[in-house]
Amino acid sequence: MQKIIIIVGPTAVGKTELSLALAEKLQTEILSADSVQIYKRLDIGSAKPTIEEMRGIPHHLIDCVAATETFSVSDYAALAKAEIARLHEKGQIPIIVGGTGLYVNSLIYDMHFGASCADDAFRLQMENLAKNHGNTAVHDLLNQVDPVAAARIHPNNLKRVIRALEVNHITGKPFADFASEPSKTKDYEVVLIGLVRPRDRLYARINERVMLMLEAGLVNEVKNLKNSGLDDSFQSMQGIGYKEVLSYLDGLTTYDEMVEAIRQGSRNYAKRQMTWFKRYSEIHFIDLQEETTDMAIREILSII
RNA sequence: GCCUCGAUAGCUCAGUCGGUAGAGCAGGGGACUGAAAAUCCCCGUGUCGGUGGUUCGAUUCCGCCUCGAGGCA
Repeated sequence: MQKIIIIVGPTAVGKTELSLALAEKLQTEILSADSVQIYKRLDIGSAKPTIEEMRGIPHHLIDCVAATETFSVSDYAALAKAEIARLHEKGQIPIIVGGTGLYVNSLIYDMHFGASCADDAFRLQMENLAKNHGNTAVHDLLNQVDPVAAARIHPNNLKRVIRALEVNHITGKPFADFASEPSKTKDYEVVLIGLVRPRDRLYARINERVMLMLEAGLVNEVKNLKNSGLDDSFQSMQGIGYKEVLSYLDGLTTYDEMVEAIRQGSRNYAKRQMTWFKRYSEIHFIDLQEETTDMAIREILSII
């Protein structure tokens, strides 16, 4: 069975640097697993590696869709699997790097997305129901058609409740069928690496990186996106760093408030990511505070 | 110098007609199957500024002190 290496870790932990060094060592290519880097023109705020930083190593699953478009895990899984197959054919080990846990799940588990696509009209209808009759009204609806899913999803988690109803609405099957016990993929062998740092060091790095993004011209990047017609209703503009600059540009917050909000959002996000990655039983954690890049590379090479 | 108002959780503040106190944010933990950088759930003991007094009992009432904000000179 052929291998894939997946490198995960919270935002600003140092995934990019390590993955580049590893790709050079293994003479292979990098696939991103990041729900914001997938967008074109979202460069600085998504911490996308620049052409110079890539050092000639081919990167994929970056700049795949326009900032105006929607994108989903299912789209990601299809694109990523094609790239993995392509590299395996060439006899190379793909390195997948990213912080979007759900995207990583779509590669290490067999997840069937099937025919249950999105239905915007239905979502809107359900959102209105919630607005007028409360979240429990929507949850009650789910409980009627799919009590298993209803028991698993908190009534206040409106997005999830609606999604479960949507699946039922489109496919006629309960959501629980799709969400049954995930089984690990048999398509390839997954080597999962989790990068960590002490919490306080990570938070300091996040604060630093937000400053660097602003110096690199984050506000201008968002201004250009805004001028081309994007606002906070677009999926791409929900990314951390984008929504905050947008509300600054709209005069809703001061510059200092914006900076603090980006830092805050990034810290909260990092914590959620760590919670997600802790769940992987097969993950090998590497503490970058204690190990140099070379040591970390050597450790990874000894695992694969 | 005088007067007024404030001082309560890491921060912003609420509250206790006297029976030792609770929200938001931060922080911590968790969930996660076509929006996932999204969305959601759980977790609140802190000399209630200091010090005397009244009281069975004071963070709460009174005096003084310290610090802060404003006003009058």
